[in-house]
Amino acid sequence: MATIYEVAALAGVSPATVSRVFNGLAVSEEKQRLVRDAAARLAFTPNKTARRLRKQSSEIIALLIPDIENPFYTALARGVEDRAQESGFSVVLCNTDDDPGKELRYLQIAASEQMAGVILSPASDEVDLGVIVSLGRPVVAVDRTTPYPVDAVKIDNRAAGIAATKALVDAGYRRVACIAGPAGIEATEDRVHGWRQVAGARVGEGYLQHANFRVDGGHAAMTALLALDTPPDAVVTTNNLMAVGALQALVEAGISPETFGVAAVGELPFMALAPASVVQVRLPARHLGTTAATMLLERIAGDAQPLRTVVLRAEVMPLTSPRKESAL
Amino acid sequence: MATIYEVAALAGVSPATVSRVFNGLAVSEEKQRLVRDAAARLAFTPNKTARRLRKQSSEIIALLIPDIENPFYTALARGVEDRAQESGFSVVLCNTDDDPGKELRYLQIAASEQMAGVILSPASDEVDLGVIVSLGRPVVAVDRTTPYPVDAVKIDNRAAGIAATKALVDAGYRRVACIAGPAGIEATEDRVHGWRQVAGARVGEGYLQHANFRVDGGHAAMTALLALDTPPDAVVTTNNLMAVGALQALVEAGISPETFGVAAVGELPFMALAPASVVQVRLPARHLGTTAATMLLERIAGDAQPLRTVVLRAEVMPLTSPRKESAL
DNA sequence: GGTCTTGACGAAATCGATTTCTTAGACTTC
DNA sequence: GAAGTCTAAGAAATCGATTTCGTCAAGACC
Repeated sequence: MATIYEVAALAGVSPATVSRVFNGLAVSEEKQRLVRDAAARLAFTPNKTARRLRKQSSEIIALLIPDIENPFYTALARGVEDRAQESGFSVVLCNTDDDPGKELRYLQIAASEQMAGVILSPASDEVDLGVIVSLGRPVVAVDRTTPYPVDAVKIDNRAAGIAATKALVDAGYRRVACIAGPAGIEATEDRVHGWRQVAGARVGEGYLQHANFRVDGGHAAMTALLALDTPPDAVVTTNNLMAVGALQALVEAGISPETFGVAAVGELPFMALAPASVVQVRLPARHLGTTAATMLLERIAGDAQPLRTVVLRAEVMPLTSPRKESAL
Repeated sequence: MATIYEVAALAGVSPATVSRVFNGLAVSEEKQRLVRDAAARLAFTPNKTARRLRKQSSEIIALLIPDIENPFYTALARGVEDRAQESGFSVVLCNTDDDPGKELRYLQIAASEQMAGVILSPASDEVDLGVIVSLGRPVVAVDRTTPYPVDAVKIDNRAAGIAATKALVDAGYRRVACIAGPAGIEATEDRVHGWRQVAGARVGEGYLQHANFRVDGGHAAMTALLALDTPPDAVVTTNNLMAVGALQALVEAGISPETFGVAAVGELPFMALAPASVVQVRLPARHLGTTAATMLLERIAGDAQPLRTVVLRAEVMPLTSPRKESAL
């Protein structure tokens, strides 16, 4: 790796001039040419580390998500990446596993790496965003919120819960249960509220099951529901993967998803494979990502307007007509 | 952010001593205590950028994958991450979209960011690994290989292709077509060879379709196959997502996956949702990741043994018994 | 013609750690 | 007790860019 000094020596100018050329500052035509020629001959690339040390900031944004194997989050990541690329920023993806410890570690890395900003889906209310915020680096919460005063992009979760439940009730199901994520996460709580609001009167004992957000959690919860004295005849899951687990459990129990109502808040991954009878509330995952990235980039650019929370509306997918395009 | 100088001043020692304490070098008990107390009081975290500039290396490894929305690669990423974490390394995930341009950009970033090493699934044979290799940074190719002399972890792709095709032939299908990925990618070519070897005699005109690796590609290819004069009665796809697209096309054409044989090299994502009749060759994605990470970390640690290529064997999944665990 | 601007550009300081010298003292060893 | 190790720890150089501060020359203005 050639350095700015070698380029300067070859071009017969000072290192300062080389730097100026690469940063678009005023330099005469003549010297610009000399510098560019020398740089090309040496295959010079500016050392980002040195630049970062000096400038105290970089063109990297950190994206902290709970589960990289959940298509909802990869779609979100896609959105963030697309938007970041446009502005010449790179995205570092970090998988927190919903573990506050891991999350904190990544936040510290983001701080000590001088990253330009952070987009995260907080694992818990207790995340200490102080390490980042006190450095003056912008943070945007996405999908989930936090008590810290930061910008946020979220989904109208209660409406999504209502929509999912309503679709089942309208289809004639009577005893609608709910498989929710871990208690204490606002997004899932709100969806549960939506469910309760619609299914309220019909809710039996034990109809609300808490599970982790993954396939195995949905499976376990569904199994528990089926073992009840008066089992439900339909279920709403508050995320996509738990619906997969629930379907799995139904199939294993020999129950067809046609007779047992299933609704998911979130799209089943790779829909083509899902039973057509499953109700899905489509979440604008990619949009969530682009919106969050846009807000973050605005802050990075120095935008100082008051804190914003953008709420995106989810959309119920029609039951009958399978979509033509890709599954996400 | 407190610096090493402030800590030194507060502790009444020199900055060098503070550095030594944090790097586990010889320092008296007494001063160690002083330094740690001061550091704690100031909430000091060493500035990674400064350290990296000085040491000319970091504890970050770059992982370049073609498609972050493909569960095969996220599982692989998971493997890399798990292994890296154990050794205190962080992983930066980069999505190349199979675009050599993007790939090169990320490689340059890896170089100018002093990343410790790179694991990649090359988008094409023409990737210029020179930028990384010439810096003496280790590189491991994963899933796909490259003409550059680097360590590699791959799958026995021909065997996988053979296994998938054989399962269909054994099940009684006669006219087995193949939906392959883009020409020129070794992994998919090898799988095609496997298919040809088994299905050879029975291959009709146009039975080999090339597509992109995604759902829409599989869909288009399947549609083309069905439009042939003598359409096949079964198909092998050389990756997971194209199988999803193929199934989609079959459903749309009103053909049940029970009557039309489908085999995929790779696991269908979220299997619980897939028709039980689909043959799947399970690829050890996560293993691929941990193995690659292990090799890379060994090289980073200075291991200088000759280049290695590790070949992992895929495994045909039993048709009938659905797995109990999570889909990946 | 003399003072004032203005602009290009070099010298040197700076960012915050690591690391190489150096030095001073403690400890062996004969 | 003199000469020869060690060891802890400070001073200062170093990594490679950016940026402040000056300098110098060319052009503007009265």
